[in-house]
Amino acid sequence: MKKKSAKSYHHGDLREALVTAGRAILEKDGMGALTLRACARRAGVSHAAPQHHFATVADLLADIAATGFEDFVTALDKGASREATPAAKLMAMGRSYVAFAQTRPAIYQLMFAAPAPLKSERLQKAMTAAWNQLIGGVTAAAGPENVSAKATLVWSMVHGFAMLTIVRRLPPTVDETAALDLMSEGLSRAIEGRA
Amino acid sequence: MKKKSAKSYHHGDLREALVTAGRAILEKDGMGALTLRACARRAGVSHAAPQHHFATVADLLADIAATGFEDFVTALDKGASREATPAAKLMAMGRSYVAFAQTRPAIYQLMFAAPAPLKSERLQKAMTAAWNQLIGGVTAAAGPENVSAKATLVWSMVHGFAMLTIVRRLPPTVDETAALDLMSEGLSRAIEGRA
DNA sequence: ACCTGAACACCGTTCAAGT
DNA sequence: ACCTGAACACCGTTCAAGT
Repeated sequence: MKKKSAKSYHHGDLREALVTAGRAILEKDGMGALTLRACARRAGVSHAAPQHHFATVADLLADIAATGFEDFVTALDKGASREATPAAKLMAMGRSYVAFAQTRPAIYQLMFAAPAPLKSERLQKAMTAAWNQLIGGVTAAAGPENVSAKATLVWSMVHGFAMLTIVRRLPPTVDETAALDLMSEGLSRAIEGRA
Repeated sequence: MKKKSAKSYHHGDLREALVTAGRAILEKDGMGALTLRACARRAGVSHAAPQHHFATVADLLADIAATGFEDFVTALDKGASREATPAAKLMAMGRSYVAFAQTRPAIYQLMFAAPAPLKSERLQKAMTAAWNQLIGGVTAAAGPENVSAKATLVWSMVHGFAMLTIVRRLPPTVDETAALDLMSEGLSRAIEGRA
């Protein structure tokens, strides 16, 4: 587990270890199992130790969410890079987005769960990176006019679909694949110039 | 507080009283304050009393969420009824949807928070009612072909936008009003026959 | 049938004390 | 500077006992 200073009283890099522990817990047992004490246990320290690195649980969760956004940007980049045209790239980003959320629902929910301002620097930075990536895709596909509103619309569609499927708030009768196909075209159509 | 049998050992209608208490707590202090024990306190019973009416907290939360969906359907109906054409009705539903979520963010989040199957009958019924209302609006505006995929797309847009604004996951620079306007037209455009 | 009170195993946070 | 252990006020759930 611990690479260096295994038997030392001090951990060395507890802050990062707690984030890593949190990610593992999330992947393995979901949001319900993600507690401060569980992270401390997994990192091999007392439950009071995290206090020196994160003032409150929310701060730890914010940094875990930040790593989610970091992975997220990577996944979307990878998806877009496989396509040639701007419209195809945007559609691929949308599909990668939904795939990420459906493959790793726990961390995705954490990323969008907290209603608090979440002043974590790492989170703010990662969220900005994700937004800029989206802005880039939308600009390439639909031009620079009114980008932020268009990007908001695109994000809304894709986030809403991902969330509704994850939390199972759609009737079991809906064909999710068909809906995803419709959304993929709707993505470009919604932000194109008027017909 | 208690209308009948105020001094009786038995409550009379504790089940409904707990739901009412939960709604009040949610409205007043948000999701973080909504606990089983808080509901019991507000209803004037011991924290063990709810067990006889709800097997687990999740069941109580499900019924509280159900009342949210019930209010929700009413609000959307009211919004749609003010407009004449099917397209205008659909747009009005969308705006009422977002207004509901932004006015009562706590209960809205509860309605879409839980990832569990939530086998509450009341919740299932209320969710079905909401879905049917949406199906009706979409059918009137865009015809009966492929309705469930179209309805899914509409719900995704509107839910995604509501959620992103509530949890503040959009950069502060975006003009939410402009984005909402773009979405309102995008709503019909996304489900219209191809251009 | 419905409710209480005590108990159990959790949780986040605080703080003196250790290294 | 960083960590521990005990303490505090919470939480959901269980269960014998009361009415």
